[in-house]
Amino acid sequence: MKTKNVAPNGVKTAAGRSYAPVTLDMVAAAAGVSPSTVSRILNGTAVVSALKKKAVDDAIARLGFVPNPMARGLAGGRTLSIGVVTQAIDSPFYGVALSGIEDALDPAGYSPLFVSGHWDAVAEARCIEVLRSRRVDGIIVLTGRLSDQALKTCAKALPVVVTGRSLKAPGLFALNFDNFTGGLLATQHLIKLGHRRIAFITGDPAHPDANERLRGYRAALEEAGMPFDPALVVPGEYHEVSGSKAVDHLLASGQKFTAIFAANDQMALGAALGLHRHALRVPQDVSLVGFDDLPTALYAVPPLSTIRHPAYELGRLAALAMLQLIAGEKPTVTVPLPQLIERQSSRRLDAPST
Amino acid sequence: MKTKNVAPNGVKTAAGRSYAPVTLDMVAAAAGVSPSTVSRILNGTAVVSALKKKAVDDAIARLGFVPNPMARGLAGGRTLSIGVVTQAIDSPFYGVALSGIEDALDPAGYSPLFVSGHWDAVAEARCIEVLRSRRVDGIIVLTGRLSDQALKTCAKALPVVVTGRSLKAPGLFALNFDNFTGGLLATQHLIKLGHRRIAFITGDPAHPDANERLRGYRAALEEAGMPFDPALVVPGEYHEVSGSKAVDHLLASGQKFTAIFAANDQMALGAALGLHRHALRVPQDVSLVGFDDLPTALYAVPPLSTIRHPAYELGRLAALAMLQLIAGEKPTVTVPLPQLIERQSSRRLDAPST
DNA sequence: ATAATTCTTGAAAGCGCTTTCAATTTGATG
DNA sequence: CATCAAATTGAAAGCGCTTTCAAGAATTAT
Repeated sequence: MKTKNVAPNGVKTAAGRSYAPVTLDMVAAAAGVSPSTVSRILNGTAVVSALKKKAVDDAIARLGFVPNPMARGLAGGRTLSIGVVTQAIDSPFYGVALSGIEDALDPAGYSPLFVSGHWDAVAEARCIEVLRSRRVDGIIVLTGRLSDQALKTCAKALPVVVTGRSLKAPGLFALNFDNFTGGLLATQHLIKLGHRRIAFITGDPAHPDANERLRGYRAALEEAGMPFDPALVVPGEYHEVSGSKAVDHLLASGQKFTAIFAANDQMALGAALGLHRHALRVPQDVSLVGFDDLPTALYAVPPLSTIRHPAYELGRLAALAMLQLIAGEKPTVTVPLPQLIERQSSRRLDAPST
Repeated sequence: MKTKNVAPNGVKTAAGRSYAPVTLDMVAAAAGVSPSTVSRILNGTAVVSALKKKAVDDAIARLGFVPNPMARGLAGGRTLSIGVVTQAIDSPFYGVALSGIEDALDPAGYSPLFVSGHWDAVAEARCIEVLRSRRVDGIIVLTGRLSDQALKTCAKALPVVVTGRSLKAPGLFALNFDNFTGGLLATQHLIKLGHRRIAFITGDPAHPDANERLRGYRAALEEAGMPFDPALVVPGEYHEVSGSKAVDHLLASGQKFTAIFAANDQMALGAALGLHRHALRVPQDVSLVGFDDLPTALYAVPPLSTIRHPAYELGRLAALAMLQLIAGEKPTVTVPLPQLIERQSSRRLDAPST
């Protein structure tokens, strides 16, 4: 027999061990009401007399009852879980965002369900399938590769919050960071410091944000009446190695430059190492500015000047927006603005160098 | 009405939108067999005639059927999800471990469910409750604060894999890294390079691994016939700031030292910055060795010598062990050994310095 | 050929919860 | 004090799946 294995409603585990969860029915019996009433109190679905409410609340506390999310989900109610499609759970940038999501969801009683898309649209689509089959109440997509159309379709079935793009659709909320202004600020900063030959290490061109940052870089140059030199723009892929390689490439090409702006901190850090290998000092020989303000940027040697891209906050806001979406409200969150963080990797250019 | 909302068995979402999941019953109908038979094929619970099996497999493929984990869980079957109790999802070390877990679980069809304990035993206990209520098939605990006893009790109900401690109990598997040898290797390395005054920045003493690393440090000194000087041991808390502060403290105390061994990379990186602030160069003035070999250690300036503590691999192994535990087998995984990674932050001491 | 056994298969009972639907109670009204 | 509407509550039907239980089909033994 399956039930009444050891305790009433005992659950048999793979290894035959068991424990006895307390069910809603048990609470109902203990409180002397019907299961429906308990459910109503739990969900606030209907008005219940104060007397019974108290009896039920007491019984719940006494028995230590915790509703079973599985059963809830099955019965068509909420599962209190939110699917989160991320690209790499171990990314220094996204990791922090996940943390923000978790912290925002927790007080509301929701649990995040993280799945990694590994920067692959097909894998991402599969992730969404998994999340759906697990009956998540909503899906947060962190800057995926999925097409806007796919997201819109998905939003028809359940609330979707997406970061890193601007998009409008019913049941969908997009949270976009102003990458253009970020790129602008970083470049303006270097220009203000007297730099005239500023190299730019791009991010993956498949990312809209990477292109926006480049656009910001160009806008700043233009604004200052400086020419845009394509030879100073080298491709990167948002990770350390590519930053390092970009520096090699730049140096090999014989281009003169006094500063580098990297489209993210990881590449900036890689670039710092690349410069170090070529016996170039930061900031004495080359000024360096990153983008994101990763926790590690603060502990780089020297600490990295960068654009603050508040991942934690963004994650938190995405989660909050999701909660509002679920509640049937229109999300009211506003995205924080990019902000220049001046540290020691960039300095005023007083004498020509390199 | 709730069902027959738009499509047969349509599911109503919060916003009233809907989609029609294909159910096991639909598959059964399409294949012309009973639901029980479909279930049996799905789970391999019993032998089914090849003919029907084919019919069912076809129907599943044709309809694109995906079993509902909720219903499975409720019905007492497996949920194909593994709870993972981590401390901070955004930690550079644990993040990578989570990635390893995810990658090992995925091919087996399992999904991880991450919850953060925030280094708090009470929060951890709550995490385990949440995981259980979600009917996970097993729990992986990454170096928690929970008591051994609590884990043993938990293991009575469902399979548990824990890292960072040695523990034996039915239904439980402990995966412990040899931190002692790691500490030993790092210190031996510095001694071999001619260093005689080696400072040690400890980890949080509440971590058994932190103490083991200290023990390794002491053992190496003893082995080399060098005295242990408590004044060279400064407390840290496993994060960057504490590494930085430790250097300040060390320098302020006036102690002479030519090398620092930090109990983890984050503190080593913090220490590097601290040294930089005091105009001390790594490795010319002070050699530096870390522990963990974080991805960033490779991109530090200069790249950090460290002990390889393969987080990804450890996560993968923990997940593999869990899969074996669930299959009723005895886990056979063996933990990789600590390994010295020599990079540029440590150098031979040829002339006395500092 | 018939009886005894083993396999395969389907019917049906849950798992713990939500949610109609209808019954019962209460209150308001004439 | 009778009558009807509104409010509170309970019974019962699922949600999609697993798992007995027992019946029917196929196999083997007598």
